[in-house]
Formats: sequence, structure tokens, C-alpha cells
Amino acid sequence: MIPSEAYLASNYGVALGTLRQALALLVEDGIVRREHGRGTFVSRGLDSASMMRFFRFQSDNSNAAAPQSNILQRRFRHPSLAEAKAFSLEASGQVMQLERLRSIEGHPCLLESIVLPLPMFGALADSNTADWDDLLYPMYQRRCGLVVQHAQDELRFSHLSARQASRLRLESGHPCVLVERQAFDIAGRCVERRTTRGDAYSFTYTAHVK
Amino acid sequence: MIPSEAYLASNYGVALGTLRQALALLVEDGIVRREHGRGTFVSRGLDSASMMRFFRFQSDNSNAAAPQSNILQRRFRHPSLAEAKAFSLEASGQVMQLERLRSIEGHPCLLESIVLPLPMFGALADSNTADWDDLLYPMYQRRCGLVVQHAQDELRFSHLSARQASRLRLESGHPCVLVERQAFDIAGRCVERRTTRGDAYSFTYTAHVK
DNA sequence: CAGTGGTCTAGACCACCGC
DNA sequence: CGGTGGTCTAGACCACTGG
Repeated sequence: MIPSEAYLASNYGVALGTLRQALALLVEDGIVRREHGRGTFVSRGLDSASMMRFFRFQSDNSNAAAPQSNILQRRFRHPSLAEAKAFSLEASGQVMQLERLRSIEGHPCLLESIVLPLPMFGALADSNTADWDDLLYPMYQRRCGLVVQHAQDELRFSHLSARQASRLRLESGHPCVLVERQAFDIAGRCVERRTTRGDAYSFTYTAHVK
Repeated sequence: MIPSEAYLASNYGVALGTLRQALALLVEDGIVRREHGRGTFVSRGLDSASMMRFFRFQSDNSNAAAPQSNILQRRFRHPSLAEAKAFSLEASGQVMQLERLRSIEGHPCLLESIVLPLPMFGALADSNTADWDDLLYPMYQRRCGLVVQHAQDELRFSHLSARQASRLRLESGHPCVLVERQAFDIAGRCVERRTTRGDAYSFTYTAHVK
């Protein structure tokens, strides 16, 4: 919680209305959240911004079963050109690459390739992936102090390679939807690059215009 | 243009700040648009909310060539159950169904099926489709007084029928992305239902999270 | 009940637009 | 230059929360 309107206004020597306008801007950007009668709180950032919103896997019963998460592989390597640029790393720097499978009730749904810049995520490089949480963003915050504040997803249509298909228990060449995400912290630094693949036949997305 | 803040405030007997807050809500909902030094104007509604934003057809030169539009067919029929419900029509009512092809530089890109409720769009039922504009929403407004204020798009993956494929010069069964849109006026009434199909390999969509 | 955010007032002054 | 929206002030009062 941050100090009250009245305190901040007098402390900074501005009128209450002006301070409220400033806070409204922070709310708009998702930096803080206001609760009538309680106070103004610093936002915890994105919890998951679930990739599941692009798909419909739930077996038509309405209970929102949280998907399980399995880290299949972890590698350390130098960044690609694009990664070095996005993360502001030297070509000689290091990144951690993860392969991750998300499942609902034991049924594999999404296959993810996650790339994290390394000095920053050092705390995760040393830990056992079996102990990791199902939701990564809250874990980034807890163990690395990194808050994911917004993200950008780019969707394309593609096909699964034989290796990808076997992970998802589908046939090689099966149509898939590919989501390429870049996630950013409050300062606007890219802190994660992620590629997610899921069955194109489960894809469904709703967009509101204006 | 609507009357100025000062006029409205005194006329309605509220403070200027209060009136500004009210107008801010209208701006948020896209009802009006404010221009510093000029005035406050009633929004003209969506111009096109182009389906093109879901695809990348432009042949990599950055000029945004406006797509041409061809009405291939017009039919009149009774509404389906879903249509009757969405449009608040009786089962014995009438709708106008259009098949429409959108092309860029002569190359067919999108195939659309558009359904309009009929007492409402009577002015278009009698007119020659060859004279229609490339952009429908401004034409709805000009000729029927109907302002499309917001819309909801639902995206799915599918395949083209032989008939659809021939319209788009693709092979039967070719993968496509299917966009089902419902468009609404300011009062929240559904005024158009539209199904758009385009080559899945041209599909690309960017979503920002928070 | 004290403390918080939410709404409202009645002004002052500034920045922008078009004539 | 007059008219417009944009910012700011210094209060008053209301509505909600939690101990």
C-alpha cells in the first residue's frame, strides 16, 4: 500500500484533485490498483496472462481446472541475434532455454519454449526445475524480484514438427497455432521470450473492437 | 459538435469538473471525441474495423492499399434461430444475406458472408450492389442511419469448402482462419452478423496483454 | 469510529485552434 | 483575438472498509 491521497497531496504540495488525476494514470497503466475504503496498492503485475485464453481445452465442464506444468528440458547457451537485441545482451552472454509442457487433467495441451536472460534469472539457473511452480510469473517475482508488467503476443498458424507433435501426442505435421510472446517489466525491459504451440483445432479467440 | 463544457455545465447546473468527468466517460466508450481548442464531437463510429488486421496480405511493400470489395451474391430469406435471437426478429421475419469478396490489387484475400436484419436495412435491399462502397460501415450510416459502435470477433481455425476455395483461388480443404463477428450500434442492438474466411498461412495477429 | 478513496464545487489560469 | 478543451486549486461532503 502507498500513502493516502491526503498525505501525498500535502507532502508534494499539490491539490488533492491533481494527485487523484496522477494516480488515475498509474491505474490506467496497471501500476497501482485502488480500493475504495482500503487504500492504493502497488499492482502485483501479471499473474499468468494465460496462453489458455487462446484455446479451448476444457472438456466442456465449466470448472476452470488449473493446468499442470512440466519442465521437460533446460539448456544454457549464447543468445541468438534477436535475443541479444531484445534482452540487451552481448553475443557472448548467456540465456537459459526451457522446454515446458502444460497439461490439463493429464492431457498435454501446450508446448512452450521459454528463453530467459541469464544474469537476471540466476536464481532459477541453480534451482531444481522439479520444484518450480505451475505459474512462472509469480515465481519470477518471488525468486528473482522481476515483475512482468505487460506482454505482447503474436499469433500465427503453423504445423508441428515430429518432435513437437510427440510431446503433444499428435501426428507430425498436425496444424497448430503458434504464439510468440515477449514479456516486459515496468521499466519496459524485455525479460522473457516465449513460443507456445497448441492444437489449431482447439484454437478460439475473442477480440472486442473499440 | 456538441455544446461547450462551460455551456453544458451552467445549463445543467453542475460544476465544470463534474461535467468534464462525465464527458471523459463518453470518450472512454467511444461516443464522443474531444479536440483541444476545437470542441467536443460526436464520434462517427467504426469506419471499418478491418478484418485485414487479422491477416498479412500486403506484398511486403509498406503502402496500405485499400482492399477492393465485390458483392458476389445477395439473397433474402428467413432468419435462422441464432439470427432471429441476435437481431430480435420473429422467425417469420426477413434478413438479407450477402457474399462478398475482398481483394488487394486484384488478388482475392477474404471471403465474407454478411447477414443484415431486414426492416432495418431496407434502403440497401432496393439498391444495386454494384454501386456499393468498399467500406460497409460508413455506408450503413449514410444510407440507413445505422452507426456501428463496437463489435466482437471470434476466431477459429477451419478448412475451405470447394466452393469457398474457388472464390479465393485456393484448393478445396485449404486451411483457413474463420472470423465470426457481431456488430452492435450505440444502443447495444446487434445490427450485423458476418463470417469472414482467409488463408490460414496469411494469418497473423498481435495482442497486447494489460 | 477513524481512515480511506469517490464525487462534487466554484473558481483561476494555461494551451490550442481558427478567424 | 475569442472560444475551446486541459490543468490545477482548496476545499466540502459522501461511501466504503476494518478494527
